[in-house]
Amino acid sequence: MYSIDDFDRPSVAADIVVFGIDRSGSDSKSKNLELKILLIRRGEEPFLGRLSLPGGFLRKGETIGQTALRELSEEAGVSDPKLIQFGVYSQADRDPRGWIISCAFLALTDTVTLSTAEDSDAADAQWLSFSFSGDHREASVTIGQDITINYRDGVPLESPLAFDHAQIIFDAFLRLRDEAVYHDIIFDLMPPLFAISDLQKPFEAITGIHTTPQNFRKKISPKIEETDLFDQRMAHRPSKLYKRKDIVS
Amino acid sequence: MYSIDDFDRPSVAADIVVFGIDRSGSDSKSKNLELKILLIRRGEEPFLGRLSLPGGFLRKGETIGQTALRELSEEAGVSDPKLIQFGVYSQADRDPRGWIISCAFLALTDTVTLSTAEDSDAADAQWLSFSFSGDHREASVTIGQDITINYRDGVPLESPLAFDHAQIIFDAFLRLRDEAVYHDIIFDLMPPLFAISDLQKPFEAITGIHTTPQNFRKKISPKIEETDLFDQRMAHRPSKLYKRKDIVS
DNA sequence: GCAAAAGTGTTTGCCTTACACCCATGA
DNA sequence: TCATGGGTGTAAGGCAAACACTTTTGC
Repeated sequence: MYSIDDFDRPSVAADIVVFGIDRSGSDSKSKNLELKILLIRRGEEPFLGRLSLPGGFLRKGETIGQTALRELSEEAGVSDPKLIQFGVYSQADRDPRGWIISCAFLALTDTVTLSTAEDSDAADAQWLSFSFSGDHREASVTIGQDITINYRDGVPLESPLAFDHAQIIFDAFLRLRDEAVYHDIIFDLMPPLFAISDLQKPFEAITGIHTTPQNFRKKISPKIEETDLFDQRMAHRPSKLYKRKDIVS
Repeated sequence: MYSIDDFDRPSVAADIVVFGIDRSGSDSKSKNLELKILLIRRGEEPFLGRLSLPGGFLRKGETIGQTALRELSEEAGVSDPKLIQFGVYSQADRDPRGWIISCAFLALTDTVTLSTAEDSDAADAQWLSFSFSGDHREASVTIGQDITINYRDGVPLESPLAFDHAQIIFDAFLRLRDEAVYHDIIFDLMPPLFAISDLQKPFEAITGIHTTPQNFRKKISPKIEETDLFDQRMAHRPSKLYKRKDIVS
């Protein structure tokens, strides 16, 4: 019969790849609508000073999903994200501190504002622009102003980030793209009310699928409902605000 | 600084939901082409005598994927399956033996024959017919002759299987269906050479998408290459054997 | 008025669906 | 010869891409 002590046990962590859309404007007349990723500058060894994914250790009594939510709240002030578990990273040598396996999550949030700077835990968290190009064979990811990571067959050729996080981020983006193409996950990056045009730029950045605004409108129309509210203060005709349609049947 | 002993550590297991296609014939003139799932009759407590998923514990030095492959080989003689990690189950009370979390895998194999009965570890493994009906709101799964599990909003209403395996199987099938609809994973359930008609029945059983043989042929033609071999000994015109096309670009 | 983006409608072309028809084998 | 499934071709219909055109705001 199995005894709990028959096997060595690893530490188990959750690492979270958080994406959001920067909806702030460079001025009051425009919006950035850039895809952003949340990273944290490490304040301790190993990988002191490197950028890393938010994450932390599973505690007794919580599920690994609760670990992810707790760490996101503590480290970055992110609340109520959509969470998708997409991988487990368990290479024996992935963490120099010892035997630590990681459950990786994709998290989507509609707010990219960081909580107040006084929140010490979140002090080193930052939203950085994210872009992906290439295909599975040969791809590259650009993060913020300075970081570019090249991938060959899905494996990073260099790792400016901590641990195996360059790998995790790649896998996360492929999953995000899949979910955006096939499962309308784009809505989980949006606030409850949004303009149609605010959907399109993020959708294109994620999926690489480009179309005209008119045809994009037709494609998503069945999935949204209009409201009687408007997005004002733009230098052109105001756009109606829409919300996601509850039942797609 | 983190120390390996700062946190309690769970035992980590892999559980694998193995699907295969029964390609044996009731006689030499027909094929069953049924979707099957591999389950194991438990020989010990807890859940003695219940059916359960194959699986086992992560050992130091191996990845969780290697755990899955090793257990499949040991417990069921399944080799070289396609493996997809799709979930982590970590509810504190999911295993009466203690704190054990499970990484769940979907595994697809092209052979549903069990290894020799002398292989003692595999003695209680069995391939059972599997069928799914309903939608995400209200679904049911039938396994073998006797077992039916009903689900409401993706949660099992009753659990004739061990542990939370009824839940894991549900989630696995949804992932399988997704992969079949969007990513041609049907080919991972096939031997290297196959007839087109052998693809269709399994595809329909998994996806619920029905079409005529002629149109099915057209849909998958771009993804396969014909060979100069034939599937003989049927009571009708022999079918060409095809293989999967390497590059889809 | 002009620029710019919101929003509507129409035309075109492609791709899927339905189905008629022929082929090759075993019995 | 018949039954059965393998395999080819075509016509019809529906959906999506392209784009012309109108609307509504700020400047």
